[in-house]
Amino acid sequence: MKEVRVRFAPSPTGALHIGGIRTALYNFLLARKHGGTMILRIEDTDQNRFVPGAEEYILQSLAWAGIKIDEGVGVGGPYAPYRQSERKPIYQQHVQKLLDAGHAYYAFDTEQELDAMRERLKARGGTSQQYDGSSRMSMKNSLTLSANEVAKRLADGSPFVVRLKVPASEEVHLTDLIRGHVVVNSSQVDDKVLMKSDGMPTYHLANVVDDYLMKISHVIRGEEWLPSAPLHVLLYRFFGWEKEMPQFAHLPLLLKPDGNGKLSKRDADKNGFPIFPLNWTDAESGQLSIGYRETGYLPEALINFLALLGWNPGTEQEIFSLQELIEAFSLERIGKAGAKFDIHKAQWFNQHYLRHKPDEELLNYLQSALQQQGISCDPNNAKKIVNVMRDRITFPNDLWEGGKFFFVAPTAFDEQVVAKKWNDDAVKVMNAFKDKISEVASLTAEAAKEILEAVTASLNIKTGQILQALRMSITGGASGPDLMMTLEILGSAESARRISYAVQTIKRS
RNA sequence: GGUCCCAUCGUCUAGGGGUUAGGACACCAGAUUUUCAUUCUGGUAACACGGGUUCGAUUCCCGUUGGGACUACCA
Repeated sequence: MKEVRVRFAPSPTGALHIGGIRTALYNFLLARKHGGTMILRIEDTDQNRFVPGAEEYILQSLAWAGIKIDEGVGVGGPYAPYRQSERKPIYQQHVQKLLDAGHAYYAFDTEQELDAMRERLKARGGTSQQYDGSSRMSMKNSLTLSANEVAKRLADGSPFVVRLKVPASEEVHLTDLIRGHVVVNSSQVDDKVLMKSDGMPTYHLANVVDDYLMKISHVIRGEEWLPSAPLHVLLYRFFGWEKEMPQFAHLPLLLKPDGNGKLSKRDADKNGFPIFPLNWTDAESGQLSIGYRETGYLPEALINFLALLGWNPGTEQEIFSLQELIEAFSLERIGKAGAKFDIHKAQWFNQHYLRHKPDEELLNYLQSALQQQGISCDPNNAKKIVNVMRDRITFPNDLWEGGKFFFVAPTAFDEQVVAKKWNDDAVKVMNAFKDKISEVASLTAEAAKEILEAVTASLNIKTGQILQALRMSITGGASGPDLMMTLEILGSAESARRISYAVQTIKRS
């Protein structure tokens, strides 16, 4: 195989979509697998849709995800510039070649004239309303206008675009690494605009020219590009680059979790999960979208999840480090069908990776959450809390959310438990237990258990009957980490205080 | 509408002419933890349909249906 050079080529029109991260990941994986080069190219040829900060956002998102860029925007390289807006002369030069060879032509039609054409063709009942071989001769372009007229228009600065002159009817073949052989008749391809009236190239031109000049070996992109791939093949042919044409791999789409269709921000919002890797504030609406990072997803979890959405190793392995992904990855094992996005699986991966973090990291998560709350915590206790909480968390912040009661005494109590378990027996045990533990200076989980058993035995009450009530009086809730350990962490004085409060406050049913 | 792409449990998927159609998530149940969660064990659950080809198709071919993408001077 020739040197692998792949590119991720987003346009800076807003935050990077989660699907973009997956596309970038697959590119990156292929590059690393073959010791190739991962290139970041910014496709900012649409000046109207340019969003300030979007490029920086893309860079930060990729960095957070662990997708390293070898060459391109942000790092430079031998084929700079990598921002298409800075490559204007290159496209102009290339489009001129097409013009000279008769593969492209100038078109002067106004927007209104284009609309009129579509209406006209629609009225005629044709199957297509395209600017193509069947309609181009009735339009205002360098094919229909006299040479003088064309020269005059160009000279006086009339707006124009350059269109590709697509052959009337010939089969365009391409081999997609994922989909196999695809054939489209050129009659189905329209005379796409190559150069816009503002002098900027369209995606089609820029992408082909750049991929060629940057010696891209594989074009890995979303399936939404498949319909225009024949057009790109035609461009390679007309430029005389067909031999150097990159291989194509059109990835299956990420689909919405319910129903069908491309995954969109709307779906994500509706289902309450992030669509962007990092927080993003929309400049126009001022609306903040919470990112994966800020929600508490670990990059390794997100990457593992995304990698398996459309690709699989053919083994039963599910957990992959980035290094393992690189080793196992191959384009051949990418599926053809779209993959529905299931956030549950992402959560499962996150839970998995979080639980396997070393103590210190979890400790850091807890400490920084506490700091935000202005709460200080004995390091020894913090360690115990982390240990007791580690199997119950999906996101780092669950350490704080789920363990809040360690730091803040409950003021309200779970109503169901009150209704079901808070009875005379329970109160009897609470009172006795509270008195007994108050006598102990430093309460251990074992001691707490012994005391509780002794108390219930003496009162002739089953421990299991009042455990829920005890938990509730200590934490306010119906569930939580090991209760005896909770008592140890809280200490005898605080535990006794909470039980007293509960006994005084809760109305007996 | 036209062009192209796609089709195995609810979801992600493995598999492949003869299999008890495998795994994971989710879900449910049991065990254990005198609670909840964890953990463990088990369970429910799929080859869209119709024609071929074949001794035999879920697998190969064709069609139907369903879904999706594209159809801009956006990428």
